[in-house]
Amino acid sequence: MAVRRDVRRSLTAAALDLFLAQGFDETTVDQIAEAAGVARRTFFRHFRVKEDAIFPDHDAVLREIVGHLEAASPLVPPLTAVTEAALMVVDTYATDPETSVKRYELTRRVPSLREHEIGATSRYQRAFTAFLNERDGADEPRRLRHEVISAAVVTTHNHVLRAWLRGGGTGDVRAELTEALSGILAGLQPWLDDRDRPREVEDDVLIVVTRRGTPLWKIAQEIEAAG
Amino acid sequence: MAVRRDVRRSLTAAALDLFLAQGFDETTVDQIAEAAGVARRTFFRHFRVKEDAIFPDHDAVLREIVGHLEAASPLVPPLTAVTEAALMVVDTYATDPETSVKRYELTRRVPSLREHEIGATSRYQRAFTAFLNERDGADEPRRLRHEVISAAVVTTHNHVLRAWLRGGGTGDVRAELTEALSGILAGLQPWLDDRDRPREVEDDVLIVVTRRGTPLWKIAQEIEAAG
DNA sequence: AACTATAAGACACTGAGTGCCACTGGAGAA
DNA sequence: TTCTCCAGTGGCACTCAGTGTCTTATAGTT
Repeated sequence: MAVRRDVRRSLTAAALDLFLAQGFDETTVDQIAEAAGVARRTFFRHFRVKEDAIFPDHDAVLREIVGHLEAASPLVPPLTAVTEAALMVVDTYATDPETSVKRYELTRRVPSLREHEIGATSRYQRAFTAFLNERDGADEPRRLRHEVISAAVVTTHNHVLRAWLRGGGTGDVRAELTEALSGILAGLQPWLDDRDRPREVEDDVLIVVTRRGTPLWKIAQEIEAAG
Repeated sequence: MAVRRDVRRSLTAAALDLFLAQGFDETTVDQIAEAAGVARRTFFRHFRVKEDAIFPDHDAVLREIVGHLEAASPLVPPLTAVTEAALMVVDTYATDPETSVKRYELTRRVPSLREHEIGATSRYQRAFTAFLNERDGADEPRRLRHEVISAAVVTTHNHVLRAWLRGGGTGDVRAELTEALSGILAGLQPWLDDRDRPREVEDDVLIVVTRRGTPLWKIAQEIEAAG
């Protein structure tokens, strides 16, 4: 198990260095495998395609995120859960800033790698949309809005992440993303809910009027807003 | 010139039929070329990669769209120009519904084709963002918002397009997209502008107070709203 | 120590994509 | 008409990504 990780890591390191030194297209999988001291076939046991070599294990992260979303309490507002999921993604990059910065340099230059990363982020986006459809209703005006919200979250994630990477990977991305997302989602939440201003509240008595079947998190949110 | 188009079209037709009949991975470029009556080498003179065979010429469409955006009058609100650009994209699909529906069937099933299409749409998105940054200012709070707006437009485009394709390509996509976009952008425009309600106007006298350097389209919009 | 599962090596094979050179048919100039 | 030019094409040959399959090594288990 420990060995497995080591092989994978050394393959990633070798690929990163070689790609940066001599270019992506100019580097063969043979060279990467040789530099890592393994057989060529072993490379393809760890990575489906050549591009995968320098990326974090997006499949694993995606599974983790789907798990987190599905495990989220119905009392948690869906947008909060999605925000947390986005933070989980950015954490993947933040744990190894140096590698992330190198990778960013490459994805900027190599179209093939850029496409690959876009594909990965679009899978996160789909997961967010599926979650929102499940928790917030899948009727037609909403499906589109959920897609837009998911796209906004992923876009914001990418924007903040790229700025951080351009800055050399210093500073607290997590905090920056938290702030950016709260700004974006605060602007978008009312639009999502079709109510432009929160209901006014009087005195100390709180009367909740709602329909049967209204999601619990929505009622919870309403009550919190009233307090 | 006419011959060139014919070869390209017959390659596309052959690829579409073969992919649908026996699968993308199971079809070789040799088979496509043979079915179209040309040499294998000729295929790669028309398409960079195998995936390109069934897609419209996104490079050409992208050039057209960038041209349209850059040629747009500064008096036109940027979001209107972007809406028009999105309509141009959807027109590409609407001109040949049958082919579009077949292609959609394939992109749903073949991951490789899906990735390819996502890459194409992301290029449109980038073009929109670049245009908004140029016309509406590229200061930091805005850059992010422009990215989010572009993502929203592309997402809406894809949503409406896919619904249309699932319905067999019947009906007026253009009209549907126009409506959906106006709905989405109407909700997002105030958020983009940081003003939540239009200024109130009195009587017949219109006094415009603005800063030097305010984009003309913004002033025009304000005046129109006041009329 | 024997057993088993899992990772890794070895090797052959298919097929995508590229470079290069030769060919052809049609448009335009002499 | 004849010559010239050239964009589009055909035909190889070649590299290399990715896969199937069988064999070997190693680590953990009993």
